[in-house]
Amino acid sequence: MINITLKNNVVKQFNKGVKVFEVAKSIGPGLYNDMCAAKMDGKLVDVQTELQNDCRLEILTFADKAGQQTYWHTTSHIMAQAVCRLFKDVKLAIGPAIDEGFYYDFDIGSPITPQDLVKIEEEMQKIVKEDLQIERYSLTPEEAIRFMRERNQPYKVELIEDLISKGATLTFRQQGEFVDLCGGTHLLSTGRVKNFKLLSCTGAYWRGDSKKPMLQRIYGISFPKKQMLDEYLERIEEAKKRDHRKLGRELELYGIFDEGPGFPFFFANGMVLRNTLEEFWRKKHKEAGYVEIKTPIILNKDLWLRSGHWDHYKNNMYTTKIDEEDYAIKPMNCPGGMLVYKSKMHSYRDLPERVAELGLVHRHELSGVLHGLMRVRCFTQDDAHIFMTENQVESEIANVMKLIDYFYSIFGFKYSIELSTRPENSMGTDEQWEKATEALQNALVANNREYTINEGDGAFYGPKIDFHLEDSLKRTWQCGTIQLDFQLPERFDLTYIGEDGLKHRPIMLHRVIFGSIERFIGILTEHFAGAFPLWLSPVQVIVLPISEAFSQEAEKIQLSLKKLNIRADLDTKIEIIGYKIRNAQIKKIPYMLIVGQKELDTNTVSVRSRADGDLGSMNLDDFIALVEKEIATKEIK
RNA sequence: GCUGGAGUAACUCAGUUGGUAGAGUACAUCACUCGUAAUGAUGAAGUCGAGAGUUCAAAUCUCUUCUCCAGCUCCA
Repeated sequence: MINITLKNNVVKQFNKGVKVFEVAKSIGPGLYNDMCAAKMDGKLVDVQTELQNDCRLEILTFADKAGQQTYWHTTSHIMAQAVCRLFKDVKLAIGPAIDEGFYYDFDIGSPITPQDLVKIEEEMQKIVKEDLQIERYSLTPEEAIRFMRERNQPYKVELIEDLISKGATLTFRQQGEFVDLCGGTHLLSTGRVKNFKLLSCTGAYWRGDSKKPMLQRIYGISFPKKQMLDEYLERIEEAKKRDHRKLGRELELYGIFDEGPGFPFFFANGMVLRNTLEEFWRKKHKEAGYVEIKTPIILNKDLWLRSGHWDHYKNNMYTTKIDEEDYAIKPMNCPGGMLVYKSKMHSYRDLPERVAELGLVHRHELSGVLHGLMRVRCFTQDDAHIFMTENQVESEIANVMKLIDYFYSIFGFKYSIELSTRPENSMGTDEQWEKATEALQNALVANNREYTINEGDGAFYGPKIDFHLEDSLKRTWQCGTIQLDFQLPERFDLTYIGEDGLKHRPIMLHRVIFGSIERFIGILTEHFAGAFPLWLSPVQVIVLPISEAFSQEAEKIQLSLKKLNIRADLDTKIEIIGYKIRNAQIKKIPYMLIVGQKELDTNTVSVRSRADGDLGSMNLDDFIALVEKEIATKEIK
């Protein structure tokens, strides 16, 4: 007999070898029906696991993250089984659960079409109905390789060879006629997957390597309750309404035309956003001890050779010839910044020097990656280079992190941090990279920041701390970044005169906060679903006369608001008030002022808020005070 | 760049087996002069992404190309 400690420290006795699902069954039908996986002494196991010793056991359901992942992963196996039944000679790759749902990669010769998805779903329905037990067994390395070779599964053979080299056990799963190599956790049987939906079919490279063959990937999602699936699908639909590409057109923020793929045009409303953001940015940077410069967009080849961009970044650069000489359009602002630094002598007394530049850069991004304002070919970085002594590094990094915190908190953003380390094609010595990476890591630890490490994703000149923001569909985009650079000061022979009267090499930090104004506006748009806080709203107030008779009075009100720098519009269209309100509401204008006989008589305006509806009437000065306060506090409503 | 899907009026979309185009919104004109999310009527608007081919005839079939969408790879 063994003692199993359950939740709430209840101890129950079972025969040795009892399976997890049998324990769950003994506790009650509710838990048994809902179980997805389990934790045995804190370690994730699946519900088939035989318990051999005393242990602490926690049954996980779909409500637990790990249970959810098990549920989705099992669904991916069911999908793979269906695909194998429907197509000939399917070569299986991998089929993991992801943050939301799952995918499976196949090599099926021919492409999978959306119509195929329907057929696959039907076949999956059958497999669920068959309620096949999911059995687990292990094979020796030789058996495993032979097994997959016989079945003509080269990708599985490759995976097995990898597992063997790592000394891992080779676990297989069988459900009916379908067998897959898989070490993850699984549900008890295929019948436990209740509601699923295949979402899309795309291509994906084997092992994420663009030099390797492209496989067909199917994404899907599943839930134990139909309502959950419906809610999920509805949420996706809702999220699409927040898409900045859709809102960007509806709110007349920006446009991108066939005449310039990846090169956005900013319309009047978008320019208000830009200018407001930049104005705010300038104010805060001035306060934080930055100065601002501007460097040219086109500079000659010598500069880019010297900076290393010509050798490491040329594929992404637009080049041109001027008077038979090679020039490049800047993809980054730093080399220009180097020249500014070098243009005079610097004393240790001047350091740290914080030099900012709203710099317009151009990069030739691959056509397939362009995405509204999020990924473009020309964008403005809110760049700054900080030149400092070695012992200023940590406090400067901390300052930048604080500034990023401040900016993001103004917009109510949540973000995740990544530390990106040395990439393959990079400059400098191992020692320099270690030193720089350590400095960034120390700053993160000293400031109690949670972060993940993104191996090999640094810039070619140095490691970086990246700040990622989410869009409406929870795709994350890198915005802020802090990059330590030991290369450029070296290459440009930057110096400052120390206390000792001798030349020393400054350390340089690149950093951006918005990342790019364009991407940031995209993120902002999705974050607020186009209903920007008052201080950012392209139009802050619209005056709506009830009828033509009040147009003049309305115009007077508009003018008095404009005089106070409140962005006020006027709708003198000859339409019923409901129509004008509807239009203003669709344009997401924060305040509407309704002007008619009643207001004229009482010398007031009727105020309607985008968010809260009719606020009743008040006199104009009170309304102005309300608006000015909301603008000043940058309130998010 | 790769894989798949899609391009029809400013926007959202119909358009049967090939017979050269429609709806709603928006826009314009007129009437109504209106009280918190859509008043009515009329009108203008399209080389059917571009180029080539097949055909008596192409939005529709074939090829090439451009752009967009999803994902991969890459990135602020």
